Amino acid sequence: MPLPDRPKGFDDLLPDDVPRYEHVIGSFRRVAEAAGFREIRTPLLEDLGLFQRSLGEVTDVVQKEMFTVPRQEETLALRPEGTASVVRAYLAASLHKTAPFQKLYYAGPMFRAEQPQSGRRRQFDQCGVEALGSSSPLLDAEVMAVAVRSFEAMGLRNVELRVNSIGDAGDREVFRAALTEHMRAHLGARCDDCKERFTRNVFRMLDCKVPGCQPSNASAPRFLDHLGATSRARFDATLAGLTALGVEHAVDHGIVRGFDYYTHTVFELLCRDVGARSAVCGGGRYDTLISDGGGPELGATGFAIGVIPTLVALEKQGHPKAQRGEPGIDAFVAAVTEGERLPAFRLADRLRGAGLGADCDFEDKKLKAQFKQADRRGARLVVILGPEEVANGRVKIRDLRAGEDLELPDDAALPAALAARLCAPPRADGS
RNA sequence: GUGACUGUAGCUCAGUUGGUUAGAGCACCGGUUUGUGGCACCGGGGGUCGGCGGUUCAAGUCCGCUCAGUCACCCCA
Repeated sequence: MPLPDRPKGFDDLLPDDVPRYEHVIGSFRRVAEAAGFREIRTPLLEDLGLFQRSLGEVTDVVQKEMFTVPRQEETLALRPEGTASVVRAYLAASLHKTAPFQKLYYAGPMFRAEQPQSGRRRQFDQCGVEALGSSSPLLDAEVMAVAVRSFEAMGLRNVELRVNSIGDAGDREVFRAALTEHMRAHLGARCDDCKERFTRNVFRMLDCKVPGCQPSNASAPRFLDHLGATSRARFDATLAGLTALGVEHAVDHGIVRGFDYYTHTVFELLCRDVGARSAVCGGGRYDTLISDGGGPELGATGFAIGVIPTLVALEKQGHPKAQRGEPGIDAFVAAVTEGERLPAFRLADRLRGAGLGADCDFEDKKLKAQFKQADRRGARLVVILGPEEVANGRVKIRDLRAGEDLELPDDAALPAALAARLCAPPRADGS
């Protein structure tokens, strides 16, 4: 009987796939830790209300993309993003009282019940940072720099940073009024989706890609022109921070984030070379989320990297680390006849004890097939145990790289001798 | 939720106006080498042609339905 299919949009990562993910997440992790961020791990399930309040009731993610889990009195939800949980954990641990300034990072799976397509799955990994407890504009610059440097560390080229400011709540209302007025006047010329967006979320009209909508976007009022003096000064200070760090950036009036919690700085990292959706990272400041959650008036800023879109981009650029690979072992212990199975089994274990990656045959393969297996597994050494070797207390070794054979006594020093040989260059003849 | 496209071996695909036992490359197993990998040559196993129904003397091929996948839109890291 066949087992059920895996759910739509959920992937199996086979051993050949895992190193690619490790490359992206590992690169990010090293950059974040170097900048003083420490890892936090929060539950994959949270109370549904956490996301409804943090992301905004009317967002698509909350309205139709949540995986919910009814459980007695409460309704839990698989997290669709990372920020809400980090803020909840920060408050739950009273960090705002004991050590209000925290630089945290996370990496892990998120879930959204979307229609899967290239670079978008229902379970997907995100890695990101959250710097909580400070409103410093320099922190926005630092967070953006960490994002940019993470992609540099991964080896992804053609990444561009686009920055904008959406001000505080007051600025946003002023701007919303101005934008609504402008768009109402041009509504007839807009696409059907934009007519929908006009009532749902006017700001979204700004990043519509339909050609016919471009003229009325170009003439539209700009967020930056409607910022109050302090908001404007904040933004300038952030840009100055980026310049000080030598981080290239472009102001983009069309950057509008999807969640309600954003304030002031918002940004995206785009990678040309990627198709439909080119964003590999997005983030911004969220100065009211901590106080909305019952905490003090403390600012915060952060970003999240989409691991899958990043992998898609790396693959398109032909990055070697984006290819599939097999890690492999150091040594393979081959048994010539059935009688050496158990000795080979034991020897492999002894080699492991000396820190070598070692394995032996479990499929009753013939010697030739065991060699083939050793080669495929990336083993440099094949240790051969046959009736003669076992009788004499010796082993034969074949160095697959160097292509030479030797024989050694099977004593306590054997594992160390093999380990030493692994360190030597493949060509052992010249010395 | 909307639209387009694609389902043939483990993988990538071919299959001519419907016409005998459905093919190739890679991978796998074996042999050439009765205790030595990679390369080469030879051989072998492996397919309900996504599923159901219809047209026909005859369907992988044509028609309908269905399922699955992919890509794009909406939305969004």
